[in-house]
Amino acid sequence: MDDIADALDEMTGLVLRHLTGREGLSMTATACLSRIQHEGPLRPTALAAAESVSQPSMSQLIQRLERQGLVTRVDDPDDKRASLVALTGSGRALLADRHRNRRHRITELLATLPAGDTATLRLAMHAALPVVRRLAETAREARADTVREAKAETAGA
Amino acid sequence: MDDIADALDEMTGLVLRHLTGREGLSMTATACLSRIQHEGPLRPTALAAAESVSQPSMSQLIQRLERQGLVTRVDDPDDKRASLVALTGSGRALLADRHRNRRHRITELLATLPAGDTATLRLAMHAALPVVRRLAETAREARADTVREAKAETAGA
DNA sequence: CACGATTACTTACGCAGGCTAACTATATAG
DNA sequence: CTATATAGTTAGCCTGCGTAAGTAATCGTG
Repeated sequence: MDDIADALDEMTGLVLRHLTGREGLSMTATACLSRIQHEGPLRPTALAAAESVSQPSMSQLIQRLERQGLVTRVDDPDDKRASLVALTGSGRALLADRHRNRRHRITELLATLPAGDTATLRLAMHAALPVVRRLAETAREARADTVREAKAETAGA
Repeated sequence: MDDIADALDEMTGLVLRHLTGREGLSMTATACLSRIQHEGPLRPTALAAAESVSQPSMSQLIQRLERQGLVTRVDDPDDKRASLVALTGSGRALLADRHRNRRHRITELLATLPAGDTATLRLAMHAALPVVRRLAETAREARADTVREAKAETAGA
């Protein structure tokens, strides 16, 4: 299975470093924004867990996004400790924009390839993506378990 | 081609955020170290260009790596302005170590999948990787050209 | 119902890693 | 021999991540 691990590793590095400009948004920021777009307003804690970053990091990220006018916070009516992070209009617009640019960039690059390569890549990605999705979900759960165990130990000690 | 762009995008995010622990080395650091391992001692400028990072950023990265004892610098005998960055023994060791751990991690995760999925993923990755390599190379060259043009303009103005 | 524990989140601080602008030192062209 | 170009570094700024320690609200239990 080493070959798969290596291939995933290398491909991720290549795509990240050479194929995707981040256009002012970190990956975590983008992931949060699109998660909110898909799932509706979410709590900071939920976002932190979903993106596997610490709660304070998420807190800061939200503050930056707020400063940029991309999200707003709404008090959770059910729990005065909590808040919900929602997209603003410009947030939604930026997301759409970014998506368009990103596609454009990769589409341009793909146009430089022979048609066969494009077809190959399409097939390969369609096959690989669902599998990787499952892998990532498994990994996320495992990680959450680890954190839970660590907490339990700390509490016990 | 949008579907391909989206798939690359999503997969990269998933792998990066959930599948790969970075074990103390940033992606750029890892890329540099393994590049040096493959190609031998290199100049800071060459590394910066290869990894699409500014020269000062690379300079700092090299300093950090030096502090950690992973690389050493050798004066270039042909050009007293320049230096060559070489791997130390611990650098080589760390690289090997990291490689092993990374493989282990993904291998463990792959073991949770049905065998069919693993086979699918292997085929897909073997098909996709060379194409992505070519894409990345094209993108890197295009970027280098852009930089060159910008410089020429600045010089002309 | 009151008070300790838990939960949701923020603040404070430190480090990595990226950038640009401005510097030094060497090399090379005219 | 001077002017310019090139290789690197330094300085200063920002994001983005982490941990430790705080505040405020909620829950659970005697």
